[in-house]
Order: sequence, then structure tokens, then C-alpha cells
Amino acid sequence: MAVPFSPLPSANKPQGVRVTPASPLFLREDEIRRGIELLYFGYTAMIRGADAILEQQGLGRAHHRALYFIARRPGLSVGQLLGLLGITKQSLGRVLTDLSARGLVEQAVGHADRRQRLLSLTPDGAALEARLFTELERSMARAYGEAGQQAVTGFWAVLMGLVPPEARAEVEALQG
Amino acid sequence: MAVPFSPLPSANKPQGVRVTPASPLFLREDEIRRGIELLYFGYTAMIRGADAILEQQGLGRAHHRALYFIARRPGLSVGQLLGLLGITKQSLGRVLTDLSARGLVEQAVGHADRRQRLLSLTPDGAALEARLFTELERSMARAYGEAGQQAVTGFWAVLMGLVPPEARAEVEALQG
DNA sequence: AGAATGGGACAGCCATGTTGACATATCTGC
DNA sequence: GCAGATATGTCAACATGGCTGTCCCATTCT
Repeated sequence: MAVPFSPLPSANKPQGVRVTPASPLFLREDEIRRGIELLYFGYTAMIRGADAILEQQGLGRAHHRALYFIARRPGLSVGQLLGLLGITKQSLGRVLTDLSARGLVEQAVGHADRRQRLLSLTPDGAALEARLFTELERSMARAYGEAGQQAVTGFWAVLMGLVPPEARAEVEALQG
Repeated sequence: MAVPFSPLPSANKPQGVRVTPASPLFLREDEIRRGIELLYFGYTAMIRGADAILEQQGLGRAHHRALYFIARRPGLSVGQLLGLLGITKQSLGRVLTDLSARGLVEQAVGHADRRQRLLSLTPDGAALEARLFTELERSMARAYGEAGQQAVTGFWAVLMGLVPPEARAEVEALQG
């Protein structure tokens, strides 16, 4: 995947973003609220980038989430995807029906367990997911680059801390 | 506001969370995807905590967001809230009508400009917002505590980097 | 006075979440 | 091999919370 900086920003020094560092009393209400707000605005800013592409395809964010995870773990089962998204069978069913009807997602019968339907992207689906990913990547790479390598580690650590401990293994597994 | 740790965790050492640090090639696709996924799971984990309280009140997440920002900036105008939420007048109108009808939000005529409606929470509204905030705080404080002070600074820096530069001033202003 | 602005309200549409019930195919344990 | 559990799909119905378009009123600005 293309690295959208050439040359790479020097890895350890924050570039454009200056944030006031967390104080030693970083559990005060103000600093908690700062985190809540930045998480809200940062999250919405990141996903908003893909909306134009989705709209032009007549798809929504729910379709994007499904495409994303199928791209990330090709061959995952419907049940696994359900677990990742945390929605109901019906909600996901509509989305998968749409994506199959448009020829973006394929289903294969499970090898070990023939009840399972293993999901993967068709070439068209993969192409669309790549376009969508490029949008997310643009935001995220800029933020990483501006903040610096060390900040990225902290970013990951706090976010992983937000995930309930029971659910962390699943997130890690996705990234193995 | 109660700090839910006593004593405070030592401020500089990550406690419970171990994340593999970002590599010097931290703009590779894998590390971008890791950020996207952690942002998604972290964000949803944080807000999910308040859902039970909202449901028991017959309110939704849209109501929560409005309550949150009115609590954060009492006396803000409808237009300012509209700008923060990034939704349309109609969508916000429904929410504000609900909240006013339940006696959670009050509107006062603007002092400088009498066309404006300045929003604030009633005592009941403030009490509900405090309960909701406590839920978010619980997640966030745990994550901060596990990750450590330095990680929190990095967390902020990356998130601020995700916000488009034109919008950063508004986020900062909220937190001034 | 006339235009622009802040806010409210109508009707209606769409995406995406929910519950509950039920059907089918397949697997697992006894 | 049969009984029960599991994976998936599907139907109907409903709620939330976005959206558009239009119109209106009060107020402010020029």
C-alpha cells in the first residue's frame, strides 16, 4: 500500500500538531472530557472521508463496515462478522444481501463446518474496499505523521484500554 | 468530580495495557488498519456504557450528545450546537423538543441578539448528564490509568491530527 | 424599508438499528 | 441413528435519527 509521504516524516518528532500534554493529574474531569471530545470528533472526521464514495455507490456506512472486516479477514464466517460488528442477524442480513446482489461479496460453504458461510470480496468488492480504505488511510496517515511514532503508541494504548478486557483478545486477533 | 482511582496510578508508567509499540515504519497499511480498528472499537466501547441509562429514560444517543455539549458549554446557542453536532436543524429540533418537553433543557432569549436561543440544563438535566458522564468517565479514566500520562498525550495528538485543520480551533475552543 | 439571519415547524423519505418467531441444514453427543 | 444444539436465513413490524424541501416568524443589519 502506498505510503503517502515521501520522504517519510522523521519518525519521532511531532510535526504539525501541538497538543498541550496531559498533566500529572490527567484523570481530572477536564482531561477526561478532552478525551471524550477528541475521540468523538476524531472518529467522525475519519469516517466522514469515505461518505462521498459510499453515496455515489448507493451504499451506507453499514455496508462499509462489513466490507472493511471482510477485506481484513477474508473467509470469516457470518457469525464472526456478527460478533465484530455487534449488531443483530437481521441488520447484517440486509447488508450482506445488498452486497451479494451487487456482486461485491461472495459466500462459500464452510470446509470444516458446512453450515457456515465464509465471506470474501469479489474483485469488484476488493476494488471498492480499496478506494474506501484509501480515504481512511489518508486521514489516519496524516494524523500519524503529524503526531509522530511515539504518539501513535500512546494512541493505541489508550484505545485498547477503552476496550473491555474480555474483548481485547478479539481485537488483537483481528490484527494478528 | 470523583477521581475513580485512589491512590492515583503512577502517572508515567503504563499499567495494565501492553500494546506493541508503533514501528519506525508506522505508516504501513497494517499500522493504519490497527488505528482504524482500535478507534472504531474504542469509540463504540466508550459510548456503549451510557446506553442502559439512556434506554431507561427513553432517550437515545442523539439526546445524549446534545446534553453533553450543553453541559460543556452552558448558554451556547442553537446554531453553535448545530455546528458542533454537524447535523441539520430538523434533526436537532426533534431532540431539543424532546429534551425541553421533559424539563431537561431550558432556552433563554439571547442577550446580545434576541433572535438566539441560549441553551442550558435544568437541575434535572444536569443530574442526568452527570450520570451519563460518569459512565463515559469510568471507561476513559480506566483507559487513561492503564495507559499512563504519556500515552494520553499521544492519544490526544493523533486524534487532533484526525480533525481537519480548519475545524481544530473549534475543538480547542470547546476545551478552553 | 428591505434583506439577511436565527430559529421553529410542517411533511415525508431513507438507512440502520431492534425484537420475535420460524425454517433449514448441519453437526455433535449419546 | 436420533435428539438436540448450532449456523444461517427470512418474515413482519417497529424505533431512532439522519436527510430534503418548504414555509414562517422575530429580529437585526444595511
